[in-house]
Amino acid sequence: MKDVAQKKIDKYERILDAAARVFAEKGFHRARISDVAKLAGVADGTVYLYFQNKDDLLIKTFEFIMDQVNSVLNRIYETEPSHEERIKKLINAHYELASRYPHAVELITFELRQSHKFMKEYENKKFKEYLRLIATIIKEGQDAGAFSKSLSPYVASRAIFGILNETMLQWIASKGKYQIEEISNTVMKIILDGIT
Amino acid sequence: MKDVAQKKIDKYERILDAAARVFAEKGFHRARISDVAKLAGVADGTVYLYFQNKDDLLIKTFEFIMDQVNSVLNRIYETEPSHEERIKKLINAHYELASRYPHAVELITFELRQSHKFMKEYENKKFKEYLRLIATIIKEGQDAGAFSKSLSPYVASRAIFGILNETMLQWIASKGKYQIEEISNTVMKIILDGIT
Amino acid sequence: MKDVAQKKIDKYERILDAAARVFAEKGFHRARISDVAKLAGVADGTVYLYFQNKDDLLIKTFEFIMDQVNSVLNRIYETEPSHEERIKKLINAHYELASRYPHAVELITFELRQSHKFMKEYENKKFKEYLRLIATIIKEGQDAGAFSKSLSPYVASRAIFGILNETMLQWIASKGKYQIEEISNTVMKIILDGIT
Amino acid sequence: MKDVAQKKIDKYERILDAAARVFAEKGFHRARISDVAKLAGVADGTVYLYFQNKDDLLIKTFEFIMDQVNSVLNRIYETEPSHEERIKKLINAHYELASRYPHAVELITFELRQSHKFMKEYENKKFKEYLRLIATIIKEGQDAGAFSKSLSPYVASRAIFGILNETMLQWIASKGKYQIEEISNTVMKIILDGIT
DNA sequence: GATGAATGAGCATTCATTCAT
DNA sequence: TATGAATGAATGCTCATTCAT
Repeated sequence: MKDVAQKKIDKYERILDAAARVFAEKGFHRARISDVAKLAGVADGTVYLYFQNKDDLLIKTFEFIMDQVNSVLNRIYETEPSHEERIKKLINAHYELASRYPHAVELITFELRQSHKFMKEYENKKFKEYLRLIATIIKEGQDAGAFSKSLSPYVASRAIFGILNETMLQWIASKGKYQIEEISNTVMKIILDGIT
Repeated sequence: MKDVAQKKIDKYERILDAAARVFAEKGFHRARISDVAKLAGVADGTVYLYFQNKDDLLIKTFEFIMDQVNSVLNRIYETEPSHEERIKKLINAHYELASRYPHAVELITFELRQSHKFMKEYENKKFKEYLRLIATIIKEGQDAGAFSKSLSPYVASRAIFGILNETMLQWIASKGKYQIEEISNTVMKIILDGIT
Repeated sequence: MKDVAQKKIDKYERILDAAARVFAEKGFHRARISDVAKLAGVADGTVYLYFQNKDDLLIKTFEFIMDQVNSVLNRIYETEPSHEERIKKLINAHYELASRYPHAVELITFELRQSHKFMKEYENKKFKEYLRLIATIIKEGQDAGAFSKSLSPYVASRAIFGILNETMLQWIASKGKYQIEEISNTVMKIILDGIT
Repeated sequence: MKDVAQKKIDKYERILDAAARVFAEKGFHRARISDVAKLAGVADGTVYLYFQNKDDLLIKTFEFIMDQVNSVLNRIYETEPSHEERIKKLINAHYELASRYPHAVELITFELRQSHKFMKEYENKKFKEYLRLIATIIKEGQDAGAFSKSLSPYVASRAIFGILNETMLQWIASKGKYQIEEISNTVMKIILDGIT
């Protein structure tokens, strides 16, 4: 029974993983379900045993990625008491994830936000959760006197996401031309000096 | 004769303007050429007298917008000698443009960058020009001792674009919930403190 | 202008005619839009310039046929004063139509009524109109003392439709084995003796 | 052993019964094997242990129904010596069956005859047997001088089936609006006066 | 130049059928 | 026997693009 259940999970995640790659590479609209299925090593119809439709697959793929990101941020928040260190670790965690899952970064940037336009009902809870986590870190830093009180935490969280997302893309697109340290140092400085 | 030439330009720009709105509203793939044509008040076929195909229309629309942005930045660069003031004006100019052409911001964020995926040959000169301009302002500020020398100007230009783009989206999406000043102040502080 | 308008009508009717044949031959579900388009000599997409979708095409095809049938019955009703003669002419008109448009008979029998199951909103006005016409003829005959007053006109109209429809199918399926007169005589006797 | 054999028959008939309901309700093409399986309380694959494929299931379902109808008609033929009474009982038996198995009537009307179109080889022996039985009753009545000799028995049998089938549908569709007696009386009169 | 009717390639999705368990 | 997860063929419909007028 365990094997069977495991197999099912494997297939589910294999499809999610394939979807993340294909969507990131071709873009949601140009990606064909048959591409995803082929990369996952299943038949086209099998995708529909695990996901309702193409939109659902996109959403689930995004949420799968965001869950992992949020889980990393949560751990930093819970284990690191220093406000400044939290920010540093948060930044580093982003670049680390970007180097391991570059297609996930592209997916988050382009596809998910795009989907707002044609999925009115989709609320994007995971992204809100992500922003809320960063805002919380900032707010606690402000209360402790570590960060400037003149900042709006929620605006700052968006700004930080904007910086990180854009520079991760820059790094991915550069394919080695930029050193991760060069980007990381500049970003670290802007954010830390910017909020303290 | 002049009237006729003018008419032609009008139609060209009318289509560009319609395209910017439709692409921003529906997203490139969900936007139909017939939507653009209808909004521009021309026949479907007429679009093809001015643009090679749908991809070309997207590129030209993007470049039309970027030309205007770059022209504004250029004027700031040429008329404002203070390095810090240049940054302040640059930030303000972005929010001003965003409030006047919100659909242009969405278009730049989502559609154009996406197009990379399916338009390998497209170089995106205008966006590079935009980044180069910001990098130049930073570099000159560094040389003059106004900005921190430890920053990579090109990375910083991406970071600034990331902050501005993301917070413009936040402001557009909030539809009045956020005051432009709240966003602007926080962003201004992060960027200025971050780079000086 | 007239030529253009005419061409459009031609194409519309050409598609209707092709649809009637293909639907009758293969059945609605097994008929492919491309079959209809090919037989009509147009592209697949052209069908959708004239009809909303496959269901709509079925409905319009049925209504096109029923309009012609109802128009024939109406003319009989209006020009023939004898109640008994009306019935005779009505019967003959059916067989005549069946011999000219056998696929129309099959379409009416199988496809249209089937469509009830998946087109809940479809009211089938034309078929009701057809039955109402026959019921009127019977009722007027009853009032004039020509037909038995013990019959329910509306039930009798359904019964007459049932007889005619079934024997038309028998004749079409027999492909010449049955003489039209053999069928026609038996039916004429049953209906006339049955209602008088 | 008997229990096991019985169970098998039970399952076979349970699937047939489920198929009759599902086909009648949704139509053959819109009915899914999984619908039938679920209603019968078996797995999808189990259906294929008892029937070759979906077409075979439709045929077997039809034949199951027709066997029961033919068996009723046979009993009437064998136990009732009066020619006129045979017709009356035959008519009544139809309405009785219709009230008990309305879905069977719909199935016979629409689905089975449709299947001709895509099952060229299917001969429909049971329906022929049904018509032959009615034709025999008519013929014997003619020979005995009870029914008009000018009728073609086989045409008359089709006519009678047409009347009954159509009015049964009328009654089923009306869902109580029509009294079974109103329909039955009119039909009885038409058929009896029509053939005698 | 301008039109818009016509074209037809392209793809998401369904579901009958199979087969390893 | 019985299961139901997996398969993959099949098709309605959309819309970018063309071209006769």
